[in-house]
Amino acid sequence: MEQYSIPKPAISRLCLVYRILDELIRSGIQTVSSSQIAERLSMNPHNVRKDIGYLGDVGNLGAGYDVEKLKNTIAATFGLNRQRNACVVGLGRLGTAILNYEYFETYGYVIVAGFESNINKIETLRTAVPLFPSYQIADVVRRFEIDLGIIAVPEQSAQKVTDQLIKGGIKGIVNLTPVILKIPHTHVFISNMSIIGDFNYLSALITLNSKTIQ
Amino acid sequence: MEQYSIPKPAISRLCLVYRILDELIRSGIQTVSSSQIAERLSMNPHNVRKDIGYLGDVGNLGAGYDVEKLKNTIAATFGLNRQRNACVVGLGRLGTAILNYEYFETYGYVIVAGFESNINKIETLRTAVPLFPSYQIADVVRRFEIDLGIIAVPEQSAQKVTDQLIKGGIKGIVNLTPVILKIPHTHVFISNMSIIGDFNYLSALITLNSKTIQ
DNA sequence: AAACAGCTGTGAAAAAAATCTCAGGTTTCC
DNA sequence: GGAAACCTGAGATTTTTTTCACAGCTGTTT
Repeated sequence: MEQYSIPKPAISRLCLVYRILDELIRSGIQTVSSSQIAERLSMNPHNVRKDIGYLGDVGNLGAGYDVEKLKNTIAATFGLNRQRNACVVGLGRLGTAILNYEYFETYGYVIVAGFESNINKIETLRTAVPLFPSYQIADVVRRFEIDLGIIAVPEQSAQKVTDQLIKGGIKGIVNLTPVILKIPHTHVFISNMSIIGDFNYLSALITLNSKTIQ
Repeated sequence: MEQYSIPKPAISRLCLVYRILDELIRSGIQTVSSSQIAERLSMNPHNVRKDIGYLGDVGNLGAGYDVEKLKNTIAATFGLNRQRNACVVGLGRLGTAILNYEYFETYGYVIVAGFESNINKIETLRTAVPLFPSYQIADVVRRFEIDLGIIAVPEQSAQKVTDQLIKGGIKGIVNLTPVILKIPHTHVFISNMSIIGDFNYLSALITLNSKTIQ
Protein backbone atom coordinates (compact mmCIF):
# COMPACT_ATOMS: atom_id res chain seq x y z
CA MET A 1 0.00 0.00 0.00
CA GLU A 2 3.08 2.25 0.02
CA GLN A 3 1.70 4.68 2.53
CA TYR A 4 4.87 6.67 3.06
CA SER A 5 5.93 9.10 0.42
CA ILE A 6 9.01 9.40 -1.75
CA PRO A 7 11.52 12.05 -0.61
CA LYS A 8 11.77 14.98 -3.01
CA PRO A 9 15.49 14.56 -3.64
CA ALA A 10 14.73 10.98 -4.63
CA ILE A 11 12.01 12.15 -7.00
CA SER A 12 14.32 14.48 -8.84
CA ARG A 13 17.04 11.83 -9.07
CA LEU A 14 14.54 9.34 -10.42
CA CYS A 15 13.62 11.85 -13.11
CA LEU A 16 17.25 11.76 -14.17
CA VAL A 17 17.25 7.97 -14.07
CA TYR A 18 14.16 8.05 -16.28
CA ARG A 19 16.06 10.13 -18.78
CA ILE A 20 19.03 7.75 -18.75
CA LEU A 21 16.74 4.79 -19.34
CA ASP A 22 15.42 6.51 -22.43
CA GLU A 23 18.95 6.78 -23.77
CA LEU A 24 19.60 3.11 -22.97
CA ILE A 25 16.46 2.01 -24.78
CA ARG A 26 17.51 3.97 -27.83
CA SER A 27 20.88 2.20 -27.81
CA GLY A 28 19.10 -1.15 -27.57
CA ILE A 29 20.31 -2.04 -24.08
CA GLN A 30 17.87 -4.23 -22.16
CA THR A 31 19.39 -4.63 -18.71
CA VAL A 32 21.16 -2.20 -16.42
CA SER A 33 22.63 -2.42 -12.93
CA SER A 34 22.48 0.11 -10.13
CA SER A 35 26.20 0.77 -10.42
CA GLN A 36 25.96 1.51 -14.12
CA ILE A 37 23.22 4.03 -13.47
CA ALA A 38 25.19 5.43 -10.55
CA GLU A 39 28.28 5.96 -12.63
CA ARG A 40 26.33 7.71 -15.35
CA LEU A 41 24.75 10.11 -12.84
CA SER A 42 27.78 10.44 -10.61
CA MET A 43 25.99 9.18 -7.58
CA ASN A 44 26.53 6.07 -5.54
CA PRO A 45 24.93 2.69 -6.25
CA HIS A 46 23.37 2.37 -2.79
CA ASN A 47 21.47 5.54 -3.33
CA VAL A 48 20.29 4.43 -6.75
CA ARG A 49 18.95 1.19 -5.30
CA LYS A 50 17.26 2.94 -2.41
CA ASP A 51 15.61 5.42 -4.76
CA ILE A 52 14.39 2.66 -7.04
CA GLY A 53 13.24 0.82 -3.95
CA TYR A 54 10.66 3.53 -3.31
CA LEU A 55 8.92 2.42 -6.49
CA GLY A 56 8.18 -1.04 -5.11
CA ASP A 57 9.56 -4.26 -6.51
CA VAL A 58 11.05 -3.73 -9.91
CA GLY A 59 14.50 -5.30 -9.96
CA ASN A 60 15.42 -8.84 -10.75
CA LEU A 61 17.00 -9.94 -7.53
CA GLY A 62 20.59 -10.70 -8.36
CA ALA A 63 20.38 -9.66 -11.98
CA GLY A 64 20.02 -5.93 -12.51
CA TYR A 65 17.00 -4.05 -13.76
CA ASP A 66 15.02 -4.57 -16.92
CA VAL A 67 15.37 -1.19 -18.61
CA GLU A 68 11.93 -1.13 -20.17
CA LYS A 69 10.20 -2.31 -17.02
CA LEU A 70 12.00 0.18 -14.80
CA LYS A 71 11.17 3.00 -17.17
CA ASN A 72 7.51 2.02 -17.21
CA THR A 73 7.39 1.81 -13.46
CA ILE A 74 8.80 5.29 -13.05
CA ALA A 75 6.40 6.57 -15.70
CA ALA A 76 3.43 4.98 -13.96
CA THR A 77 4.42 6.24 -10.51
CA PHE A 78 5.15 9.76 -11.71
CA GLY A 79 2.28 10.04 -14.18
CA LEU A 80 4.63 10.36 -17.15
CA ASN A 81 2.74 7.85 -19.26
CA ARG A 82 -0.09 10.18 -20.09
CA GLN A 83 -0.26 13.42 -22.06
CA ARG A 84 -0.56 16.73 -20.28
CA ASN A 85 -1.70 20.02 -21.73
CA ALA A 86 0.54 23.01 -21.25
CA CYS A 87 0.61 26.70 -22.16
CA VAL A 88 3.10 29.52 -22.62
CA VAL A 89 2.41 32.94 -21.14
CA GLY A 90 4.27 35.84 -22.71
CA LEU A 91 5.26 35.72 -26.36
CA GLY A 92 8.41 37.77 -26.51
CA ARG A 93 11.54 36.26 -28.03
CA LEU A 94 11.86 33.64 -25.30
CA GLY A 95 8.18 32.75 -25.23
CA THR A 96 7.91 32.27 -28.98
CA ALA A 97 11.12 30.25 -29.05
CA ILE A 98 9.55 27.87 -26.54
CA LEU A 99 6.23 27.84 -28.34
CA ASN A 100 8.04 26.62 -31.44
CA TYR A 101 10.09 23.95 -29.70
CA GLU A 102 9.21 20.79 -31.59
CA TYR A 103 9.92 18.10 -29.04
CA PHE A 104 7.33 18.66 -26.34
CA GLU A 105 5.04 16.01 -27.80
CA THR A 106 7.85 13.49 -27.93
CA TYR A 107 7.91 13.69 -24.17
CA GLY A 108 4.15 13.69 -23.70
CA TYR A 109 3.40 17.39 -23.38
CA VAL A 110 1.14 19.34 -25.72
CA ILE A 111 1.25 23.11 -25.87
CA VAL A 112 -2.39 23.99 -26.44
CA ALA A 113 -2.33 27.75 -25.91
CA GLY A 114 -0.13 30.84 -25.95
CA PHE A 115 -0.98 34.05 -24.11
CA GLU A 116 0.15 37.59 -24.75
CA SER A 117 -1.13 40.94 -23.48
CA ASN A 118 -0.17 42.85 -26.60
CA ILE A 119 -3.05 42.26 -29.01
CA ASN A 120 -1.06 43.40 -32.04
CA LYS A 121 1.47 40.67 -31.42
CA ILE A 122 -1.25 38.05 -31.28
CA GLU A 123 -2.43 39.08 -34.71
CA THR A 124 0.97 39.19 -36.36
CA LEU A 125 2.46 35.99 -34.92
CA ARG A 126 2.08 32.91 -37.10
CA THR A 127 2.02 29.74 -35.03
CA ALA A 128 0.40 26.35 -35.03
CA VAL A 129 -0.75 26.94 -31.44
CA PRO A 130 -3.89 29.05 -30.82
CA LEU A 131 -3.12 32.38 -29.16
CA PHE A 132 -5.20 34.32 -26.66
CA PRO A 133 -5.08 37.70 -24.96
CA SER A 134 -3.78 37.50 -21.39
CA TYR A 135 -7.04 38.48 -19.77
CA GLN A 136 -8.46 35.15 -20.88
CA ILE A 137 -5.83 33.07 -19.06
CA ALA A 138 -7.99 31.74 -16.23
CA ASP A 139 -10.81 30.96 -18.59
CA VAL A 140 -8.77 29.16 -21.24
CA VAL A 141 -6.74 27.21 -18.68
CA ARG A 142 -9.93 25.85 -17.22
CA ARG A 143 -11.64 25.15 -20.54
CA PHE A 144 -8.66 23.40 -22.12
CA GLU A 145 -7.77 21.53 -18.94
CA ILE A 146 -4.24 22.86 -18.91
CA ASP A 147 -2.06 21.33 -16.19
CA LEU A 148 1.22 23.15 -16.76
CA GLY A 149 2.15 26.74 -17.50
CA ILE A 150 5.38 28.38 -18.59
CA ILE A 151 5.83 32.00 -17.54
CA ALA A 152 7.95 34.05 -19.94
CA VAL A 153 6.62 37.54 -19.34
CA PRO A 154 8.50 40.67 -18.21
CA GLU A 155 9.28 40.70 -14.48
CA GLN A 156 6.59 43.20 -13.57
CA SER A 157 3.78 41.02 -14.96
CA ALA A 158 4.96 37.72 -13.51
CA GLN A 159 2.89 37.77 -10.34
CA LYS A 160 -0.25 38.90 -12.14
CA VAL A 161 -0.24 36.10 -14.71
CA THR A 162 0.62 33.59 -11.98
CA ASP A 163 -2.50 34.59 -10.09
CA GLN A 164 -4.56 34.10 -13.24
CA LEU A 165 -3.06 30.69 -13.97
CA ILE A 166 -3.84 29.58 -10.45
CA LYS A 167 -7.35 30.97 -10.71
CA GLY A 168 -7.79 28.78 -13.78
CA GLY A 169 -6.76 25.73 -11.75
CA ILE A 170 -3.27 25.15 -13.09
CA LYS A 171 -1.31 22.42 -11.31
CA GLY A 172 2.29 23.28 -12.07
CA ILE A 173 4.24 26.34 -13.17
CA VAL A 174 7.66 26.76 -14.70
CA ASN A 175 8.71 30.28 -13.85
CA LEU A 176 11.33 31.61 -16.25
CA THR A 177 11.57 35.03 -14.62
CA PRO A 178 13.86 35.81 -11.69
CA VAL A 179 10.82 36.98 -9.71
CA ILE A 180 9.95 34.96 -6.62
CA LEU A 181 6.28 34.24 -6.94
CA LYS A 182 3.81 34.46 -4.09
CA ILE A 183 1.77 31.30 -4.03
CA PRO A 184 -1.34 30.78 -1.90
CA HIS A 185 -1.25 27.48 -0.04
CA THR A 186 -3.16 25.82 -2.82
CA HIS A 187 -1.57 22.74 -4.27
CA VAL A 188 0.29 24.36 -7.11
CA PHE A 189 3.88 23.39 -7.67
CA ILE A 190 6.43 25.87 -8.89
CA SER A 191 9.73 25.31 -10.56
CA ASN A 192 11.92 28.38 -10.69
CA MET A 193 14.12 28.34 -13.69
CA SER A 194 15.81 31.62 -14.38
CA ILE A 195 19.22 31.82 -15.91
CA ILE A 196 20.11 34.73 -13.64
CA GLY A 197 19.13 32.67 -10.62
CA ASP A 198 21.19 29.74 -11.79
CA PHE A 199 24.12 31.97 -12.63
CA ASN A 200 24.04 33.26 -9.06
CA TYR A 201 23.91 29.75 -7.67
CA LEU A 202 26.81 28.65 -9.87
CA SER A 203 28.79 31.74 -8.87
CA ALA A 204 28.25 30.81 -5.25
CA LEU A 205 29.50 27.27 -5.79
CA ILE A 206 32.49 28.50 -7.76
CA THR A 207 33.38 31.11 -5.17
CA LEU A 208 32.94 28.90 -2.10
CA ASN A 209 34.80 26.10 -3.81
CA SER A 210 37.81 28.24 -4.63
CA LYS A 211 37.87 29.45 -1.02
CA THR A 212 38.03 25.95 0.44
CA ILE A 213 40.67 24.83 -2.04
CA GLN A 214 43.05 27.49 -0.77
CA MET B 1 37.88 31.45 9.89
CA GLU B 2 34.63 29.67 8.98
CA GLN B 3 36.27 26.42 8.11
CA TYR B 4 33.12 24.39 7.64
CA SER B 5 31.18 24.88 4.48
CA ILE B 6 27.65 26.03 3.76
CA PRO B 7 25.19 23.22 2.91
CA LYS B 8 24.01 23.33 -0.69
CA PRO B 9 20.32 23.64 0.20
CA ALA B 10 21.25 26.68 2.29
CA ILE B 11 23.17 28.17 -0.63
CA SER B 12 20.22 27.95 -2.94
CA ARG B 13 17.87 29.38 -0.35
CA LEU B 14 20.25 32.25 0.29
CA CYS B 15 20.20 33.00 -3.43
CA LEU B 16 16.44 33.46 -3.10
CA VAL B 17 16.94 35.65 -0.04
CA TYR B 18 19.37 37.72 -2.09
CA ARG B 19 16.70 38.23 -4.68
CA ILE B 20 14.13 39.28 -2.06
CA LEU B 21 16.56 41.80 -0.59
CA ASP B 22 16.87 43.37 -4.00
CA GLU B 23 13.13 43.85 -4.13
CA LEU B 24 13.14 45.34 -0.63
CA ILE B 25 15.87 47.80 -1.52
CA ARG B 26 13.88 48.92 -4.54
CA SER B 27 10.88 49.58 -2.30
CA GLY B 28 13.07 51.57 0.06
CA ILE B 29 12.84 49.20 3.02
CA GLN B 30 15.91 49.26 5.26
CA THR B 31 15.32 46.59 7.85
CA VAL B 32 13.87 43.12 7.63
CA SER B 33 13.28 40.30 10.11
CA SER B 34 13.78 36.59 9.64
CA SER B 35 10.06 35.99 9.85
CA GLN B 36 9.32 38.51 7.14
CA ILE B 37 11.81 36.81 4.84
CA ALA B 38 10.43 33.43 5.85
CA GLU B 39 6.89 34.41 5.02
CA ARG B 40 7.91 35.72 1.62
CA LEU B 41 9.74 32.50 0.77
CA SER B 42 7.29 30.17 2.47
CA MET B 43 9.89 28.72 4.76
CA ASN B 44 10.21 28.91 8.50
CA PRO B 45 12.03 31.69 10.37
CA HIS B 46 14.40 29.35 12.21
CA ASN B 47 15.69 28.05 8.96
CA VAL B 48 16.16 31.55 7.61
CA ARG B 49 18.21 32.51 10.66
CA LYS B 50 20.29 29.36 10.48
CA ASP B 51 21.02 29.96 6.81
CA ILE B 52 22.02 33.56 7.44
CA GLY B 53 24.07 32.35 10.36
CA TYR B 54 26.38 30.53 7.95
CA LEU B 55 27.44 33.92 6.63
CA GLY B 56 28.89 34.98 9.98
CA ASP B 57 27.61 37.81 12.11
CA VAL B 58 25.32 40.05 10.14
CA GLY B 59 22.16 40.62 12.16
CA ASN B 60 21.52 43.25 14.77
CA LEU B 61 20.86 41.16 17.82
CA GLY B 62 17.27 41.78 18.74
CA ALA B 63 16.52 44.10 15.86
CA GLY B 64 16.32 42.34 12.51
CA TYR B 65 18.72 42.60 9.61
CA ASP B 66 19.94 45.65 7.79
CA VAL B 67 18.78 44.95 4.24
CA GLU B 68 21.73 46.56 2.49
CA LYS B 69 24.29 44.97 4.78
CA LEU B 70 22.77 41.51 4.47
CA LYS B 71 22.67 41.79 0.71
CA ASN B 72 26.30 42.86 0.59
CA THR B 73 27.34 40.01 2.85
CA ILE B 74 25.64 37.44 0.64
CA ALA B 75 27.17 39.07 -2.42
CA ALA B 76 30.63 39.00 -0.91
CA THR B 77 30.35 35.39 0.27
CA PHE B 78 28.94 34.16 -3.02
CA GLY B 79 31.07 36.30 -5.32
CA LEU B 80 28.07 38.17 -6.68
CA ASN B 81 29.69 41.56 -6.31
CA ARG B 82 31.93 41.16 -9.31
CA GLN B 83 31.24 40.80 -13.02
CA ARG B 84 31.55 37.43 -14.71
CA ASN B 85 31.90 36.74 -18.39
CA ALA B 86 29.49 34.29 -19.96
CA CYS B 87 28.75 32.81 -23.37
CA VAL B 88 25.91 31.19 -25.25
CA VAL B 89 26.51 28.05 -27.30
CA GLY B 90 23.99 27.32 -30.03
CA LEU B 91 22.18 30.17 -31.75
CA GLY B 92 18.86 28.68 -32.71
CA ARG B 93 15.68 30.40 -31.62
CA LEU B 94 16.33 29.78 -27.93
CA GLY B 95 20.01 30.72 -28.05
CA THR B 96 19.42 33.99 -29.87
CA ALA B 97 16.56 34.88 -27.54
CA ILE B 98 18.97 34.50 -24.62
CA LEU B 99 21.74 36.35 -26.40
CA ASN B 100 19.40 39.31 -26.75
CA TYR B 101 18.17 39.29 -23.18
CA GLU B 102 18.95 42.78 -21.93
CA TYR B 103 19.19 42.28 -18.21
CA PHE B 104 22.28 40.14 -17.75
CA GLU B 105 24.45 43.16 -17.03
CA THR B 106 22.01 44.43 -14.43
CA TYR B 107 22.83 41.31 -12.47
CA GLY B 108 26.57 41.39 -13.10
CA TYR B 109 26.90 39.02 -16.03
CA VAL B 110 28.29 39.97 -19.42
CA ILE B 111 27.70 37.81 -22.46
CA VAL B 112 30.96 38.18 -24.34
CA ALA B 113 30.57 35.50 -27.02
CA GLY B 114 28.08 33.43 -28.95
CA PHE B 115 28.94 30.14 -30.67
CA GLU B 116 27.27 28.39 -33.57
CA SER B 117 28.39 25.54 -35.79
CA ASN B 118 26.48 26.73 -38.84
CA ILE B 119 28.76 29.34 -40.43
CA ASN B 120 25.96 30.82 -42.54
CA LYS B 121 24.02 31.66 -39.43
CA ILE B 122 26.99 33.46 -37.93
CA GLU B 123 27.17 35.69 -40.96
CA THR B 124 23.49 36.52 -41.16
CA LEU B 125 22.80 37.12 -37.46
CA ARG B 126 23.03 40.74 -36.32
CA THR B 127 23.97 40.98 -32.68
CA ALA B 128 25.95 43.22 -30.37
CA VAL B 129 27.85 40.18 -29.10
CA PRO B 130 30.75 38.80 -31.17
CA LEU B 131 30.00 35.40 -32.70
CA PHE B 132 32.36 32.50 -33.34
CA PRO B 133 32.23 29.11 -35.02
CA SER B 134 31.86 26.26 -32.53
CA TYR B 135 35.28 24.77 -33.20
CA GLN B 136 36.79 27.82 -31.52
CA ILE B 137 34.95 27.30 -28.23
CA ALA B 138 37.86 26.14 -26.08
CA ASP B 139 40.10 28.81 -27.48
CA VAL B 140 37.73 31.73 -27.06
CA VAL B 141 36.61 30.64 -23.57
CA ARG B 142 40.22 30.69 -22.45
CA ARG B 143 41.15 33.94 -24.17
CA PHE B 144 38.11 35.88 -22.97
CA GLU B 145 38.24 34.38 -19.48
CA ILE B 146 34.69 33.13 -19.67
CA ASP B 147 33.41 31.63 -16.40
CA LEU B 148 29.90 30.60 -17.37
CA GLY B 149 28.39 28.92 -20.42
CA ILE B 150 24.82 28.40 -21.55
CA ILE B 151 24.20 25.35 -23.72
CA ALA B 152 21.32 25.77 -26.17
CA VAL B 153 22.33 23.35 -28.91
CA PRO B 154 20.39 20.37 -30.30
CA GLU B 155 20.55 17.30 -28.04
CA GLN B 156 23.04 15.42 -30.15
CA SER B 157 25.69 18.15 -29.88
CA ALA B 158 25.30 18.84 -26.18
CA GLN B 159 28.05 16.55 -24.93
CA LYS B 160 30.51 17.67 -27.61
CA VAL B 161 30.22 21.38 -26.83
CA THR B 162 30.36 20.62 -23.10
CA ASP B 163 33.69 18.90 -23.57
CA GLN B 164 34.98 21.93 -25.45
CA LEU B 165 33.78 24.37 -22.80
CA ILE B 166 35.52 22.35 -20.13
CA LYS B 167 38.65 22.14 -22.22
CA GLY B 168 38.62 25.94 -22.31
CA GLY B 169 38.48 26.04 -18.52
CA ILE B 170 34.86 27.03 -17.98
CA LYS B 171 33.72 27.02 -14.35
CA GLY B 172 29.97 26.68 -14.58
CA ILE B 173 27.47 25.47 -17.16
CA VAL B 174 23.75 26.02 -17.53
CA ASN B 175 22.51 23.10 -19.59
CA LEU B 176 19.26 23.89 -21.35
CA THR B 177 19.00 20.53 -23.09
CA PRO B 178 17.40 17.47 -21.50
CA VAL B 179 20.66 15.57 -22.04
CA ILE B 180 22.48 14.45 -18.92
CA LEU B 181 26.03 15.56 -19.41
CA LYS B 182 29.06 13.47 -18.58
CA ILE B 183 31.42 15.56 -16.52
CA PRO B 184 34.99 14.59 -15.67
CA HIS B 185 35.77 15.08 -11.99
CA THR B 186 37.13 18.51 -12.73
CA HIS B 187 35.62 21.30 -10.71
CA VAL B 188 32.95 22.34 -13.14
CA PHE B 189 29.48 22.94 -11.81
CA ILE B 190 26.42 22.09 -13.86
CA SER B 191 22.93 23.36 -13.57
CA ASN B 192 20.41 21.36 -15.55
CA MET B 193 17.58 23.50 -16.66
CA SER B 194 15.40 21.87 -19.25
CA ILE B 195 11.71 22.54 -19.47
CA ILE B 196 11.05 18.91 -20.26
CA GLY B 197 12.97 17.86 -17.16
CA ASP B 198 11.05 20.30 -15.00
CA PHE B 199 7.76 19.26 -16.55
CA ASN B 200 8.53 15.69 -15.58
CA TYR B 201 9.41 16.70 -12.04
CA LEU B 202 6.23 18.75 -11.72
CA SER B 203 4.19 15.86 -13.14
CA ALA B 204 5.69 13.62 -10.50
CA LEU B 205 4.77 16.02 -7.70
CA ILE B 206 1.27 16.47 -9.07
CA THR B 207 0.73 12.74 -9.46
CA LEU B 208 2.15 11.70 -6.09
CA ASN B 209 0.29 14.51 -4.40
CA SER B 210 -3.06 13.52 -5.83
CA LYS B 211 -2.42 9.93 -4.77
CA THR B 212 -1.81 10.84 -1.13
CA ILE B 213 -4.83 13.15 -1.02
CA GLN B 214 -7.16 10.27 -1.88
C1' DA C 1 27.56 -29.21 -10.64
C1' DA C 2 30.07 -26.26 -7.89
C1' DA C 3 32.39 -22.15 -7.22
C1' DC C 4 32.67 -17.40 -8.21
C1' DA C 5 31.52 -12.81 -9.50
C1' DG C 6 28.00 -9.75 -9.60
C1' DC C 7 23.52 -8.34 -8.52
C1' DT C 8 19.20 -6.52 -5.58
C1' DG C 9 16.66 -5.31 -1.39
C1' DT C 10 16.47 -4.25 3.31
C1' DG C 11 17.38 -3.08 7.93
C1' DA C 12 20.93 -0.68 10.60
C1' DA C 13 24.17 3.12 11.14
C1' DA C 14 25.86 7.51 10.07
C1' DA C 15 25.51 12.02 8.38
C1' DA C 16 23.08 16.02 7.17
C1' DA C 17 19.46 19.16 7.55
C1' DA C 18 15.43 21.15 9.57
C1' DT C 19 13.14 22.41 13.66
C1' DC C 20 12.66 23.75 18.33
C1' DT C 21 13.98 26.04 22.77
C1' DC C 22 15.77 29.50 25.11
C1' DA C 23 19.03 33.08 26.68
C1' DG C 24 19.77 37.43 25.88
C1' DG C 25 19.31 42.06 23.29
C1' DT C 26 16.14 46.16 21.10
C1' DT C 27 12.51 48.88 20.31
C1' DT C 28 8.10 50.85 21.31
C1' DC C 29 4.64 52.58 23.98
C1' DC C 30 2.72 53.88 27.97
C1' DG D 1 11.83 53.75 33.52
C1' DG D 2 9.39 49.52 33.05
C1' DA D 3 6.64 46.20 30.66
C1' DA D 4 5.40 44.04 26.51
C1' DA D 5 6.37 42.60 22.00
C1' DC D 6 9.62 41.38 19.02
C1' DC D 7 14.08 40.21 17.58
C1' DT D 8 18.75 37.29 16.78
C1' DG D 9 22.02 33.51 17.62
C1' DA D 10 23.27 29.20 19.18
C1' DG D 11 22.96 24.78 21.31
C1' DA D 12 19.92 20.70 21.67
C1' DT D 13 16.61 17.83 19.50
C1' DT D 14 14.18 15.73 16.00
C1' DT D 15 13.53 14.42 11.44
C1' DT D 16 15.11 13.34 7.00
C1' DT D 17 18.38 11.59 3.90
C1' DT D 18 22.41 9.17 2.69
C1' DT D 19 25.52 5.55 3.30
C1' DC D 20 26.77 1.08 4.71
C1' DA D 21 26.67 -4.03 5.59
C1' DC D 22 24.95 -8.14 4.53
C1' DA D 23 21.67 -11.89 3.37
C1' DG D 24 20.13 -14.09 -0.47
C1' DC D 25 19.44 -14.69 -5.54
C1' DT D 26 21.29 -15.24 -10.61
C1' DG D 27 24.17 -16.20 -14.37
C1' DT D 28 28.52 -17.79 -15.95
C1' DT D 29 32.59 -20.38 -16.19
C1' DT D 30 35.25 -24.26 -15.45
